Amino acid sequence: MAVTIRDVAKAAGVSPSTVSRALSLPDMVDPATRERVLRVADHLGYRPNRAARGLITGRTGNLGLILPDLANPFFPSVVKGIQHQAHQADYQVFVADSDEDPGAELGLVRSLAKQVDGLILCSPRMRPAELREAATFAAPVVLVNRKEGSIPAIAIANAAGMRLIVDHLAGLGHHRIGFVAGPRSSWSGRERLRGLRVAATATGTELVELGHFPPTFEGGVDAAEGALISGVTAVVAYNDLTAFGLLSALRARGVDVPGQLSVVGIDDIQMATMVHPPLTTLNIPKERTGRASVDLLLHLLGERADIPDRVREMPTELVVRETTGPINSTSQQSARRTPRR
Amino acid sequence: MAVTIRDVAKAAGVSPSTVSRALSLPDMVDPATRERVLRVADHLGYRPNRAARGLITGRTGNLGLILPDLANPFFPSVVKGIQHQAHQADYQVFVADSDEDPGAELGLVRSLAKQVDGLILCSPRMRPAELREAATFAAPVVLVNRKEGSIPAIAIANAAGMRLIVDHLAGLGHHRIGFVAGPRSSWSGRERLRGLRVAATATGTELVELGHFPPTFEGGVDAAEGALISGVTAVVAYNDLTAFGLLSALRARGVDVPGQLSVVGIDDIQMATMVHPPLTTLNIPKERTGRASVDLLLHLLGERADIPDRVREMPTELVVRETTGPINSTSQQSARRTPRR
DNA sequence: CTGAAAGCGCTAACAC
DNA sequence: GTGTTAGCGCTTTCAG
Repeated sequence: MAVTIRDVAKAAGVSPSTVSRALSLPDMVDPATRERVLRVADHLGYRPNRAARGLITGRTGNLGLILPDLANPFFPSVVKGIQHQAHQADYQVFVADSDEDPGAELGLVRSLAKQVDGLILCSPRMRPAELREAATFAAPVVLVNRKEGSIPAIAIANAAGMRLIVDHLAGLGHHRIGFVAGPRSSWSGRERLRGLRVAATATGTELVELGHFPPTFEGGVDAAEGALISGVTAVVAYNDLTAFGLLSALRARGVDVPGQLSVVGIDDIQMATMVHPPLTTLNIPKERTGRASVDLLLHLLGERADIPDRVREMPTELVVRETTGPINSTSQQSARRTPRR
Repeated sequence: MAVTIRDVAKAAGVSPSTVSRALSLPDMVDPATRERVLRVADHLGYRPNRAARGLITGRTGNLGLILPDLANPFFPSVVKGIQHQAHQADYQVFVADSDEDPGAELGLVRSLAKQVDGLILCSPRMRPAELREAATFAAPVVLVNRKEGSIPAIAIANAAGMRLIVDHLAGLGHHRIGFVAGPRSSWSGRERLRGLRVAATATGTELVELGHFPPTFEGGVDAAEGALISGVTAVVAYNDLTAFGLLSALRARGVDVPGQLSVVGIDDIQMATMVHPPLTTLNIPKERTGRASVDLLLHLLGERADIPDRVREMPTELVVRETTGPINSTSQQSARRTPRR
């Protein structure tokens, strides 16, 4: 069996409580004894049993994270930020992937809630009522990439971001801009649509809704046809993965980007710079968002003195690369690269 | 406070032990009582406290997963497989990312070991001695993508895979093949090098070692120059990400792929089909590998009757796409697509 | 088949 | 400052 606090106590010639104190409340014990206890503990290879501690303190030292799809590179980045900050504060994190199934999320919340001190719901797809129910399950909840009532959240400044995109496109001369929306269940998808609408009116451009598609490469592929027949000169994709799918389908049809059609993504995943042409996209500070969500959670748990806002918006930044260009430049542009079919 | 087993007992008019049994050992209790207890429990919204249970059973119901870098798309796929299988068996999983720091791994093992029933070390970078030490920390350990002594493992059939690659390339007429190795700390990197050497001798081709690079896009970019001056006609990259970097740098230099140089990756990450040209690569069944590792772990925990091998190799498959082609076809090929600079 | 009692490893009053 | 006691929520002998 593993070495317990009693073993340490015995070996150090003190009582279990003294060992406990030496470990958790260092200044409640005589420096000399503490020193000795710590040395003995270390020597015996003592590791506190967090479950036992949690049973009495009510703290598990664990955080839970639920997200829609780890295969979307956006999420691993957020996860890295979350883990970094969590480990920093000596928390471990449970990660659970709902596979884009809104129905699965509540179940995951339920099974995680009792084993964690707090829950981070990243881009949750569940309905508002469910979300509020989820926020009810004992452990404090922080939303990432979504807002709902007064539930603490780290959101993205979507409206401002959409404005950056539309301004960029309008500046390039585009008047009709298409939007490939993500899943209907996506809050940020709706937010982005809303932001795009506002920005379009503000800049006097027309926004064409190209429909809802899965937030994947395939979704983008499927959206290409509609984008083409809609007669827009630029299209904004729900996220970078979708933009890649769009780009791939456009290339297959011999459509020159950005000569005939400009494409902009959202997220700025690492791959955006790796593909050719590199993708113009709206950067979201993914790791920072992850870290911020942990900070907020720790604050809620009373581990942080500083008081972050309960709902905070992360800034975005437009990264102009090569998939956007001026309108009406078809002829020169398309001569540069001959389509493969 | 949350509803406990005693609340249920009281409400159902039985003792706590009966409730416990009704939940965990259904057939040790009268069907009628069990039924009633279960209904009451459900009605009260009772959720067992796993930490408390674990304290006595010694089982936490948790699994730990340590991997080098979530940002490499290879890993999220494995994680998905692991989670799927783990949730299936009602286990939750802690995920920890070491950020490619071999030194951090042992620490993660330590901090996770006591809170889990088993540990999956995915592509661990630590040294053999450390690995054996890690396998010593109470919780059973399963290695993924590595073999070490008799530690249970799910490895990849690297030798066979390398043979597939070399055969493909040799069949295309290539005689000098370069290998961009990953980090020195990577076991599979060394395995692959070994396999490549064997395959090269077997097919009468020459293997040129291009040096060690980080297993990232940037690593591939940095490796390009060396590949070019080495005079090889084909290069095998440590993984797909590295292959992408290579491809990107080659394009920037106006080198036609596969006209002047063939490139093959390893992993077959989702992005391999999304880039242009699509990457020829060695498929590794990532989700299956993840699932297999959980199966093995559960077996070790006595939850599985069937006896999987303690060390199992997952098969690979070569997926030929467009970055490999016959040698000496430079002239026709390069006319097809004009480099951008 | 069911209840009473003990105790998993730890911390938190409460004494001393 | 330190030891003693009780008990977190649960399972598991041991009786009945």
